[in-house]
Amino acid sequence: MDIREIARRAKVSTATVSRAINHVPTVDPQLAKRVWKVVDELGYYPNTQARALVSGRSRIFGLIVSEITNPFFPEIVQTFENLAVENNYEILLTSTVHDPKRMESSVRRMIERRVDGVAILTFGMEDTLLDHLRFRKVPLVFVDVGPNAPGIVNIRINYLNGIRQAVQHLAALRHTRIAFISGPSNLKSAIARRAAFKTSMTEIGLPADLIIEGNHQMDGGMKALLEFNGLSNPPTAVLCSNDMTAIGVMREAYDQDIKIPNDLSVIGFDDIRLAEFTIPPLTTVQMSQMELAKIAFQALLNEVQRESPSLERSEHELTTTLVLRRSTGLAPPGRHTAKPRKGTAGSRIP
Amino acid sequence: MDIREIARRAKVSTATVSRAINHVPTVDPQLAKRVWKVVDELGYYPNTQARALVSGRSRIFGLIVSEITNPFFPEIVQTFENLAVENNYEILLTSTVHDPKRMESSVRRMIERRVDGVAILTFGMEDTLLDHLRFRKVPLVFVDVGPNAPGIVNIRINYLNGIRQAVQHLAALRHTRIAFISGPSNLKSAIARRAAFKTSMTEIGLPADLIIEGNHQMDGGMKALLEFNGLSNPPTAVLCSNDMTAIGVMREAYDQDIKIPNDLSVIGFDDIRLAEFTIPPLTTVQMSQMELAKIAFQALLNEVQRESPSLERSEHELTTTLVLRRSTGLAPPGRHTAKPRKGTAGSRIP
DNA sequence: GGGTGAAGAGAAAACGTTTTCCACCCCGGT
DNA sequence: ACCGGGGTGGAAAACGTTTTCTCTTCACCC
Repeated sequence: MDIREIARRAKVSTATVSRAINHVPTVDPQLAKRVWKVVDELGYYPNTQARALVSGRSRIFGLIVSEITNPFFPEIVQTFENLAVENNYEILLTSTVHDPKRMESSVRRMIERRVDGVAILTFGMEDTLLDHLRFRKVPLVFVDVGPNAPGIVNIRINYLNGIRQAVQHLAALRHTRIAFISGPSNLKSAIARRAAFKTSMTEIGLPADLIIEGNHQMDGGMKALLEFNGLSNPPTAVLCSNDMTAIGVMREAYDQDIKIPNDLSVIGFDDIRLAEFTIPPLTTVQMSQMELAKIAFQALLNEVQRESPSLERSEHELTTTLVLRRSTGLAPPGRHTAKPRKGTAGSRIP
Repeated sequence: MDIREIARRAKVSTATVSRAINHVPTVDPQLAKRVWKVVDELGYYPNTQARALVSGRSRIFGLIVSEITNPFFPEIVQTFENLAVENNYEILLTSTVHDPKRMESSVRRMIERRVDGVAILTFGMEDTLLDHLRFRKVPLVFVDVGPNAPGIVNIRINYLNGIRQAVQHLAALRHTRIAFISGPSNLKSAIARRAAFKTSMTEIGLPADLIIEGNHQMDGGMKALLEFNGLSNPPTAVLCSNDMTAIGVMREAYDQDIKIPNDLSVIGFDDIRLAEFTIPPLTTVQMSQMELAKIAFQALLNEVQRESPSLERSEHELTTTLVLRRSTGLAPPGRHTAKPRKGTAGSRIP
C-alpha cells in the first residue's frame, strides 16, 4: 500500500496525495478530504525512508549518552523523547559505556542513518570522529566539552555555583575536614567538578587535600569511604562527584555502623530522582536533567530550522544549586574539628 | 558523496561498488580492493534510507517500554542495544509512560519507520493497535501479555517460582502476617505477581488478606506502609510487587523509626542493580533483565531471519528466584505472631 | 575450431516519496 | 474578443541504493 494506491482510489495524482498529506495550502479542500478519507480507510502510513531520501531530512536526532544505566540519564532520555514526538522527530539513542570503540560505532551509525543533528552528553569526543560529523555539517550540541567552533553549540554547566553552596553549607555546620570523591579523571565534567571543589575550599581558607578518585559508581564510593576511614584523621564530611557515589558511601557507612548525618555528613551531585528516597534522604547539588534535555533539544531544533549555518556560536548556561535534605548535620565534636558552640552535634538541619 | 562518486573514482559501475561494499563473493578481489580504497579515502558511508527503501528491510527494531525512568528498564535497553550493534541493527526506543495516547503514537512511529520487528515490554496493548502491526506482518515479541496468535512470540515469566520462595522464606522466619503491596491493577504483570502471592500464601495455609494496591513507584510504597501501620494488627513482613515500592517502604520505615529487618522484613521484586545498595541491602526476587533482553532480541532476530512466517507460536520462559540480602529477619515476638523459640528476633539471616 | 558454460561486470529497473515544471482553467482587464 | 495572470493539479524527474537482467570474456571440452 503506497501513495500510488491512494492516488488511484482517490482518483488524483500522487502529487496531490503528497500535498494533501503534508497540508500544503494550495490543494482544494474538497480533494484533500477525498484523499484523507482513503488514507484513513486503508490505514496508510507514509514510508519515512522514501521521504527522507528525497527531502534530505531524516527527522532523526542522535542522542549519545555515556551510560543509560546511570540514573542520571533516563530522565534526560525521557524528556528528550517527549520533545521529539511533539516535533515529529525520532531519536537514535546510543550509550557509549565509556568505550572509544563504541563511541566510534555510535558516530558511524548516526551518519549512516543521516541524523539531522546530534546531542552529545558525554565526556568529549575524539577529534577525528568529530571531524566526520563536522564534515557532513551535522549540527552538534555538546555539554561543556565542545570545541570552540562555528556551528557547534555548547551548554556550559556552572558547577561552581552549586558546589560552592555545598562547601559553604558544610563549613557553616563546623566541618573543617571536608573530603571529595571525584569521578574518573578522564571525564571532563568530573574534572570540572573537582576544580570547583578546590576553588570553593580555597576561597574559605580550607585545605582541599582530601581527594580520592572514584568512578561515579556506587562501589567507587564504598571504596573511597573505606580509604578515608583508614586515615589517622578522617574527614567529617564528604562531597561526592555524583549521587551514585554518595549512595555508595552511605551504604558503606551503614556497613561500618557510621551514622549519617551524626557521624558523617555526605553530599551528592546531580539530584537524581532517587536522591529523595535514600536513607537518609540525600542533600545534593541539583543539575536539572529536564532543563538540560530541553536546552539541548531546543538548540538542535534551532540549528536545523535555520537554513543558513549559524555564524555566531551560541552558548547556553545551566546553573547548579544545592538542595538540602537530611544527609548533612553539625560536625561531630572532637577529632580535631572546631568545637561547636551550641546545638546538638548531628542534629538535623532545619 | 554517493555511490556514483565512488564508482566514478574507482572506475567501475555502481553495481560493482554495491557488491564490493556488501562483500558479495563474486566480485574480483582486485576490484574490491580498489573500491574499498576509494571508500576509505572519501569516508563514504552508505545511505541507509536508500538501502532500506530498495531492500525493504530497515534494520531497525522497535523497543517499547513502559517507563525508561524505572531503573528496571535501562538495563534492558543497554543489553538490547549491545545486541543490536553486534547485529547491525538500530533500535527505536519509545517509552509509553502508561499513556494510551503515547502507546498509539509509538506504534505509529514504528510503522512509519518500517521497523523489522517490535519488542513490547509493557502491559499489553489495545487490540486495534495490535492489528495495525499484525496487518503489516511485523514480527512481535511480548512478555506475558501477547495474544495467542501465530507469528507472535511470547516470553512467559514464571512469577510463582520466585514469589513462592519469598513467601516461604518469610514463613520460615516465623512471619505469619505477611502483606503484599501490588502494582497498579491495570498492569497484567502486576496482576500475575499478586496472584502468585495469593497462591503461595494459600499453599501454606496463611491468609492472603493484607493486600494494598501501590503504583510501582516509591511513593506508593510509602503510602502503603503508612496504611498497614494504621491497622490494629500490622504485618511483620511485606512483599512488594517491585523494588521501587520496596525502596519506598524502607524509606517510610526510616521516617517512622521502624527498624529493618528487626521490626519489619521487606522483600522486593525485580532485583534492579540498586537493590544491592539500599539500606539495608534488599532481599528481592530476581528477574534477570539481561536474560529478558537477550531472549527478546534473539526471538526478534529469529523471526526476521526466517523468511516463511512461523507457524508454530514459539514460547520462551524466564524464571524468577529469590536472592537473599539483609532486609529480612526473624519475626519480632508478640503482636499475635507465633513466638520464636530460639535466636534473637530480628537477627540477620546467615 | 566451434560450441557450451561459467564467471564477472555493467546497464537499467525498481523502491516510495517530494518537488519542479508545465498545462490547464478561469478570471479580470484592455 | 483577446491577452495576462493567478491558482490548481498532473507528469515526470530526482533522491541513493540494490538487484535483475544482459553482455562480454574466457576456459574447457568434444
